[in-house]
Amino acid sequence: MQARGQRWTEQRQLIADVLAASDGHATGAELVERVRAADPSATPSTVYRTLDLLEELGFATHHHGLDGRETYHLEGVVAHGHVHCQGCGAEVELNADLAQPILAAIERATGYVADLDHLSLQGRCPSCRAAAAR
Amino acid sequence: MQARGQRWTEQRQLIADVLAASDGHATGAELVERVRAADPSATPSTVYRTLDLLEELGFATHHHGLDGRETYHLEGVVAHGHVHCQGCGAEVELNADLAQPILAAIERATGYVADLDHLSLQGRCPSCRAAAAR
DNA sequence: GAGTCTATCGCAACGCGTTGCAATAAGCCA
DNA sequence: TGGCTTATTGCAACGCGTTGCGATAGACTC
Repeated sequence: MQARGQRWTEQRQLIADVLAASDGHATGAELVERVRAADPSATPSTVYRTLDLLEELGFATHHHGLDGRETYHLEGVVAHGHVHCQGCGAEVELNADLAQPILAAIERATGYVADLDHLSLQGRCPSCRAAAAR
Repeated sequence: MQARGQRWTEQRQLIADVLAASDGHATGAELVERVRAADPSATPSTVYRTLDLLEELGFATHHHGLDGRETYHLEGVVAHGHVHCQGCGAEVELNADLAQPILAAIERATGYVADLDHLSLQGRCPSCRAAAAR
């Protein structure tokens, strides 16, 4: 990181800690709030800039949820996507195994190799479909 | 529409016209700008509320692009999805035929029936992949 | 340790989109 | 047409996220 001329500061450490502590997912606003709880002098711009940096370095990713708001999560062991239910708001995660046939279908149809981290789908879960059918 | 106790006004007509005229896609901000060009008294809140209404009535849809910004389009003859390239920003559309195997793969993997209108994927197009390979 | 360079920070302002509330006006009925 | 109800509008303020800029402070050299 210093090789890139970048500096590791307390604030960045704090932001990375907060992200690590918010196991799973957190919106940008939530992260800002938690960081400010730990260090009131931190500002939103710093938090977002640090999140961008963490993403650039490959330690985190973000995607946009149903409402377009940002959701960040640590780049864990496995990349994964999400499927949101438009009916009940449920969300299931897609690990690489589950997603593989989907990615393959996308490549066959379009030639694009989709990014699993940014795979964010919307649809209806089985129980909402069943409810709608009644 | 009146059966639902809703009223058809000049502003709504104008907003629908603008959406129809912006063939293809338009962001919320673009639509606001065009509507205001035609009728300076229109306000963003009215435009967004009308777009929501048009969507609710099934005349329009919106999805969130790469950056989370809203993109609206008229509900045309065919529902369709989008695939964005993270490298060059290119965007290809997915018609129902192309998307069918993708939707099928999603249902097999998750049980969810994905909504083609909200299918918005990100990845790398063939030429960017070729460029990256060099 | 002192000096220099520049990455990072805080601040302020902006852009997009949303929401609450009072004023307006569309549609309905007599 | 005149009066009533209430959907719609405009305004103002807010929330999330981004950007520009001057000030701060980290890292490196001597």
